[in-house]
Amino acid sequence: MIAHLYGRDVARLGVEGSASPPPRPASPLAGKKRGRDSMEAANSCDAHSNRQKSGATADGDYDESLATDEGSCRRIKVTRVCRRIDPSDTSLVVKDGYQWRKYGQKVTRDNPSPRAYFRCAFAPSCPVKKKVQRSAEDSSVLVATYEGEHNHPSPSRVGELPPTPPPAAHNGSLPCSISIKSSGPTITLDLTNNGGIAQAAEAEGTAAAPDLKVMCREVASPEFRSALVAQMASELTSDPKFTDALAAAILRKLPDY
DNA sequence: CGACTTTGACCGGCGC
DNA sequence: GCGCCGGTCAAAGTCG
Repeated sequence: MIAHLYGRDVARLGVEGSASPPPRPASPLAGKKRGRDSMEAANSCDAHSNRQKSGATADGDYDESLATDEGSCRRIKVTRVCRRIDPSDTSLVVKDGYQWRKYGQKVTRDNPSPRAYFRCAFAPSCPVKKKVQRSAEDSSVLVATYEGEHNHPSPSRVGELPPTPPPAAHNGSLPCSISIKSSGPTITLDLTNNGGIAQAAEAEGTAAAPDLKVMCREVASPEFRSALVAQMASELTSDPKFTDALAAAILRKLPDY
């Protein structure tokens, strides 16, 4: 609503010179995208990175580089989250506690299923965008890509969600990704593969070829480690098998009564 | 009646 | 220079 009206109003201002208010701009230059530039500096970069990515990821794998362009776009945080859903569920909805407004849907070349585009509807100025698309490999997996960071708290801090900034980390049956930003590049660990074996998934800011040195430096950073520990602790403690095993181990160490 | 979703058209960038 | 493609806009439609 809010973001929607914002864009519409800007467009109106942009065509104020036109003689009549046609349902569609009479001339293509009437400027649908007028006024988008200001809020869109980041997006054009997304398009670039996405195109680069699409060329390389026809299989829709998660570990492909999500690099944004060097320079002006490097500070945009990109987080990818996978959720397993009911294959019969056609709604491209990933619940993460935030309110999203859908502003577009598109069928992309590398994936027959449509991609939905969402903006954060909770705060008009929130720059976060979300793209949701089914995995090309497994239609029961939704891949949500978050771009940017919320500049407001989560509207619903209750219940199922992880409270930490990358929205939606482990709500689905695929326990998911962790994303940390420190001074620019983002590294995401995708924990979805092989039962939790961490895998360096993406290194932002390193174009098509991930820079392993940068990745290693990020992984070694204290903030990354603490977040990783928190994430893993959360994952492990929520696993009944783990808690059982932990309880058994503790009991073994206790003296018998 | 307002809020939200759908959907066709448009734009800009990139590759050839 | 042209065409392709992803991303976005905004009118129309739908829902509560």
